[in-house]
Amino acid sequence: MASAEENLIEAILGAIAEQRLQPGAKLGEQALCDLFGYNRAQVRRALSALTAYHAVTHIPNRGTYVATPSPEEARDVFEARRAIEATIARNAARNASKEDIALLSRHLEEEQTHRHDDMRRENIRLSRAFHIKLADIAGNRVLSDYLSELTLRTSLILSLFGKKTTTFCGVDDHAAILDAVAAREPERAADLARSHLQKIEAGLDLAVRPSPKNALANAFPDVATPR
Amino acid sequence: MASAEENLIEAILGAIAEQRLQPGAKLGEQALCDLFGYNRAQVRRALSALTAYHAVTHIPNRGTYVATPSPEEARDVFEARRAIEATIARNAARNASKEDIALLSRHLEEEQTHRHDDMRRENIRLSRAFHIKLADIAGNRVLSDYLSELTLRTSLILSLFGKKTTTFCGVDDHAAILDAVAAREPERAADLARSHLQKIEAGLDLAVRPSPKNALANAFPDVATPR
DNA sequence: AGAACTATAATTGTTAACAATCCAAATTGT
DNA sequence: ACAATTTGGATTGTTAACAATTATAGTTCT
Repeated sequence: MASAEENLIEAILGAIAEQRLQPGAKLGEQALCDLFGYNRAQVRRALSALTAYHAVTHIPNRGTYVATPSPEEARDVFEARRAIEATIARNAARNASKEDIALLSRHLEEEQTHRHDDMRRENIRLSRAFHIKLADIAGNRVLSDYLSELTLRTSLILSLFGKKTTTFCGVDDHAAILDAVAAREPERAADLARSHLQKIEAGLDLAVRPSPKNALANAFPDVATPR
Repeated sequence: MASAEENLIEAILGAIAEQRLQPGAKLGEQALCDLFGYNRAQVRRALSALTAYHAVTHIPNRGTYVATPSPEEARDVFEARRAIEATIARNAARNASKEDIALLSRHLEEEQTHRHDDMRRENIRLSRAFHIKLADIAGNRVLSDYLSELTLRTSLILSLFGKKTTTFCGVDDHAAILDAVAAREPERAADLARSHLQKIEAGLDLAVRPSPKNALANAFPDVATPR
């Protein structure tokens, strides 16, 4: 029931979030039309929306590419996340219903199940989902919209600057935050959220590296390509 | 040198920020074409970008209208601003150069000059500019982009829910923040920013009221309408 | 008079052809 | 061989006509 734009946006955002699309990958208009079976106007609008979302970069007469955050942008994104997620964690600890906490608990169990997989994609998806669910519980739409954008940019940042040795989002950190939320301790939850993000940022290697590209088709192996 | 889209976006954002365009005002495509002398595709793209910016609301097959924030959205916006501007004020106090502080001082003098004017527009513009300049000094692009959007939404909120009796952004509050920044006291600056915003929010009357509309042409009395 | 219906006008949405720009390979000259 | 240039193809950008939807006003009927 979703419109063409929404489908496209979701598909591309998902591919970026799970790092099937890497920074710098070209998103050609015709290529997307062929892949998804939409016309160029629809593709164009979707790309325009994704540009506003800072997920892709549009270069006039050149095309649009998956965004390639700079080290400075990485720093700014993490600082913004600390400011926003501290408030989110605080409010979540205040507002969470028993059902909310139960939901988070179950989510965490799933995270722990996959903890030793090197199923990179699934891990990334679950980790991001934890942050977003917490934002939903906090109940501030403005903040959760911003966080959604920032977690996506974080995916790109990790893909560029994440050291391969370190595990990204510690499951234990998430467990500690949930504990503070369940105990209704807003300030502790906020502090834990901040330090969680600080730990992730500390695990980055901001020395510049070449931006790898990725074929578009590989990122969407399962798309129904009508006609 | 700016493109058509950018001109349109700036013009409409400015009109909303200065409350020449009120919440609920219809932004007809043909009307904007006639006013600014751009073609419909350009107008359409600009409106699409403004939608992503939460400045306008697009209703399929109906048109786009200046956004009309709900009371809940107003609360969320102010909470988000507190989270973001506390960090901004803190960083501004850390990073500000002497030139930055001098610039802010001169800006504040100008605000004080207009303090007793009921030149609503100029007051609003200057007040918003103070917050944005502070964000620039803080040096986090992500946060200043978000703040730019949030101050615009605040303009709409004040236009809908602001009591006519109270003065909106206290010049004294701005002076106090500048003082803390100049004294290099990050935590005090952050606290002052938070309480400043709390004061403004406390001055709102969130009881619902009819959303007044405004003629489009009135909002752009000075547009050159080529041909 | 008021409600329901109909026809017309106005507005938004879509499409496809055309124009402009950029890229890459082939060609030419030193 | 290497550098500069040209040319053909591919990609993005623009335009205008057409289709679909919604709003308006007028008409009819109870």
